[in-house]
Amino acid sequence: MSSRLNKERVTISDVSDVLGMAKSTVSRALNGYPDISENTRLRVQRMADRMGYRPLAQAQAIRTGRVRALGLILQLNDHDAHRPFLAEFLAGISYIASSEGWTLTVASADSDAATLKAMRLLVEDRKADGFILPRALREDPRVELLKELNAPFVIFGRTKDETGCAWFDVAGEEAMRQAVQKLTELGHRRIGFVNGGTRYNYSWTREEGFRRGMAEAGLTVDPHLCIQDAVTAISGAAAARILLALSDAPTAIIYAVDAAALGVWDIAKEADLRIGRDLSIVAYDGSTEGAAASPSLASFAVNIRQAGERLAHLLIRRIRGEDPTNLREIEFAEFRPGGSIGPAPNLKT
Amino acid sequence: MSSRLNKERVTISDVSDVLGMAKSTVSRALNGYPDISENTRLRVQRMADRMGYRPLAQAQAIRTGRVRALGLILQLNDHDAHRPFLAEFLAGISYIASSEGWTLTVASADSDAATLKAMRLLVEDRKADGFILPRALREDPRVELLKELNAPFVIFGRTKDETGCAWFDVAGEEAMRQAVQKLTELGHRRIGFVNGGTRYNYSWTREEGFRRGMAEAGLTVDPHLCIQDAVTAISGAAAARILLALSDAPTAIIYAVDAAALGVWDIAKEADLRIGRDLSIVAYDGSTEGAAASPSLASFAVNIRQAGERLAHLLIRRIRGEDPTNLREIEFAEFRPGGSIGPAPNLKT
DNA sequence: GTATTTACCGAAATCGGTTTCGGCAAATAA
DNA sequence: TTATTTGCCGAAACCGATTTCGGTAAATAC
Repeated sequence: MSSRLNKERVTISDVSDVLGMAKSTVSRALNGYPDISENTRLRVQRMADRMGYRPLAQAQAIRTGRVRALGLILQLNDHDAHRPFLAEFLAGISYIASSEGWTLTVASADSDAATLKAMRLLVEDRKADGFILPRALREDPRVELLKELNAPFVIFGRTKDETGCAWFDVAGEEAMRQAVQKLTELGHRRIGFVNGGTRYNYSWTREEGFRRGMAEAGLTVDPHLCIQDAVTAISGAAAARILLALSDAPTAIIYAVDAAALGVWDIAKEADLRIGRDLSIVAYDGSTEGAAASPSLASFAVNIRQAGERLAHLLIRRIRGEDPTNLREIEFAEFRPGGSIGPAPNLKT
Repeated sequence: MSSRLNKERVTISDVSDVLGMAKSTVSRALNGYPDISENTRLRVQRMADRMGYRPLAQAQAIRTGRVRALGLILQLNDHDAHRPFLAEFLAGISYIASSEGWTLTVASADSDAATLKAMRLLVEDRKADGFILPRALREDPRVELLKELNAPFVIFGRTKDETGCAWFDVAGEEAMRQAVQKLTELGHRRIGFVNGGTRYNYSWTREEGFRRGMAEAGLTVDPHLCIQDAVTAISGAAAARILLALSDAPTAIIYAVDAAALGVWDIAKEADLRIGRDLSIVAYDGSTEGAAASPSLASFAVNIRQAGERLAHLLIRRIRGEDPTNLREIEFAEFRPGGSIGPAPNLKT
């Protein structure tokens, strides 16, 4: 009867046979077609459950085009500040995916172009029904492509143009605003800001938050104290060196990225500065490296696992056809205190 | 003619129509059946290439049971020493996978049992044709399950019983042997060994290498200088504390795991020991944290990306039916010097 | 020259589902 | 009461492949 392939597995025909119905009826009952009476729908549903029937995704796919798989492309040429978080991110995504009966298809690429090609392939070969797009760029070519391919997606982060986009993001602007607030409450008035890569959208929102915070504190932003594109310890250190060489150097620096902020620790050693006393540092990410540094880096921690979970949820709903404008969520970063901040030096007589 | 689903995609019927043949002929020609003449095989092959025909994996799958997908389960309750390497590992796997027209299906689990369940699900739902098993345990329940399910797999690392197993591993035994050699050449005679978790097979091979190295140097292994199950900075520090409290403390310690070795840095600060002068440390993994420490940690670096690539290759061949005994490869770790080793203290008058 | 292989290929069944189409019975409209 | 709609379901086509089965033509055996 059933081939060697099909050991144990119960098929839709098994169900329809037991019920004495046509398998088309079973299919429509399970898929909620309106021309099935509530009565038989229940009967079918129960029997299917009882028999442990699970439709085979790829058998459905050759008709429906959908395999219940989420797609994720890892782009590795980017700065690797987030690599340590990858495990948690994947855990979040795949946890939700599997609890909904979906799977996660992962591919990797080493350039923007390769990412686009990989996505196109996964769509054409129906290995993924939609994509989670990590690290939103301010203007993101992935979004263009997926719109063109008519493939669902959810962005981790926001883009400049949000039309047609579903997303989940962490409010970096609010974190940076609070960072300024915390520092000004400690007496700091000259506050530097070292931003991340300008191609990423988060840099724009975090800078906006920094500016808002400064405005709320009645401070004006000195352009000399703002530096862009620091995402590694090297570039973060370089930025610190520039800021500290100024005639009226800042007493505190806010970094948009933990990894960059950690570059200051080397500089401090060189310049014989005590971090947290002579110079305060606040950053963003909540990395374990920051927590392990001494003094520990005060930072706004992001729950990456939760982000993965939310994104998976949103993408599944998007694939099921929900309107993207209803699929937007924002979460807040949690301040994690650290020894890297302290009162402004001039206050300590 | 073709449905809306099937925009652009060229199917086997398209090819057979153009050639004026039956699609069964095209199928057999492309799959190398013996009852197709070399002539028509070539004709079909060329036309298929010219038309850009790519068989739809899940359409094949409902007949063949295979979707050209590699499976990987991430188990997150384990010590996270390897998490930073995950990105590279995935990159290696998916690079080879996609260049062979395969994809990677990732799931996660938080316990051994959950891992087994996840694997079973992926096999039953045909979301993966085989698995890469990271972090080989000495006796690995995943191997039992997969043999029972008759599902192909490749192990990253070895297990106690290798029958029926394909694997790729890095020769930790050779690295540890060399570690001893390097230290004895620097005059060290009392050498401690702090091993990783005993459930992992690598701990056994690395200890074996340590013992071999000691034997080759004509030294006997003092059981008091061997400590097991240190895979984190905390437990690594605890081990160091024990060893350094001995009446004749070792002048050098070999760690089986970088992450554990880094625990020594804290201890050294406490005890006012200069690492690389008063106490030499060598470890294994080649982590970035080790390289970033000061002094930097001498370590045997593993090329994780390459490991991913090799494993993907091996698994694909395994799924295609090759004998597992022909699918075993070993690679060597590369020594990365660091300031954490130096001459034995008693030599420096 | 006929009978029997052999090589090669087409037709059709199959995999596990979805979706279209049509038909019957009951309910409503006329 | 008859005509028409509506609700519900079965039969069959279909999705894109693989695989089985059988048949024709050429090659070999007799």
